Amino acid sequence: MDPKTGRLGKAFFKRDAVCCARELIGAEFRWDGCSGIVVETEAYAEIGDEACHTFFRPSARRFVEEHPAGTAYVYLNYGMYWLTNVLVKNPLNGHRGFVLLRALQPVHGCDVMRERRGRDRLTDLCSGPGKLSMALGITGDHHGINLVDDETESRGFFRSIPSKNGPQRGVLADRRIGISRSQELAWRFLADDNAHVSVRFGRVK
DNA sequence: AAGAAGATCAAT
DNA sequence: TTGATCTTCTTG
Repeated sequence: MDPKTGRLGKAFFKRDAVCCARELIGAEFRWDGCSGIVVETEAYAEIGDEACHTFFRPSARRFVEEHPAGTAYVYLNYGMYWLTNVLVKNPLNGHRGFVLLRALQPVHGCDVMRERRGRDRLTDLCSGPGKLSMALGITGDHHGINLVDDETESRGFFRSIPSKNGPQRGVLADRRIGISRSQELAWRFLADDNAHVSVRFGRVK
């Protein structure tokens, strides 16, 4: 983290997906003129996780191979919605994977996001991975973009929010949403009692 | 060439 | 609960 700007650098994503996913809760994600507090994420691991794209998509394995930690992995789901991930790579133990951004509590650019979403209520803007990408205007055009550049004009990046109460608390772990394999892994992370999450804790089918 | 599955969402 | 919608990958 850059102490001056609070921006999370490449080092943050040179760790295991579960750590990154858990610790992103409470950080701010900025994209163009919009931003929000990350309130829900999921971790996916290249190895030992059958729900990860690397398990059944050669193209995903190639992506992991060819890009550095902190790169955006954006793909179209169900033919309709773009989902936004961050590539993580731990050079120490060889672990690689993704963090799926699932929900934000909107902070900046709410009116732009309302327009893009066609919804008024704040809780309808970014309360799901497809909604979040739509609200921010993230599409397949941004697949492969770097989210940890130090350049000031970079389009998207994370900022840690200084908390006077010490490390982030109230982060719950739950099973991931919408997957059919490796369902037993509790790799979804969400802010406790936050109105902007996609699915409440414990409501997973 | 054709089929199936899929990290979703909104309307019914 | 269902329909919309399309890319990637597998099979024939």
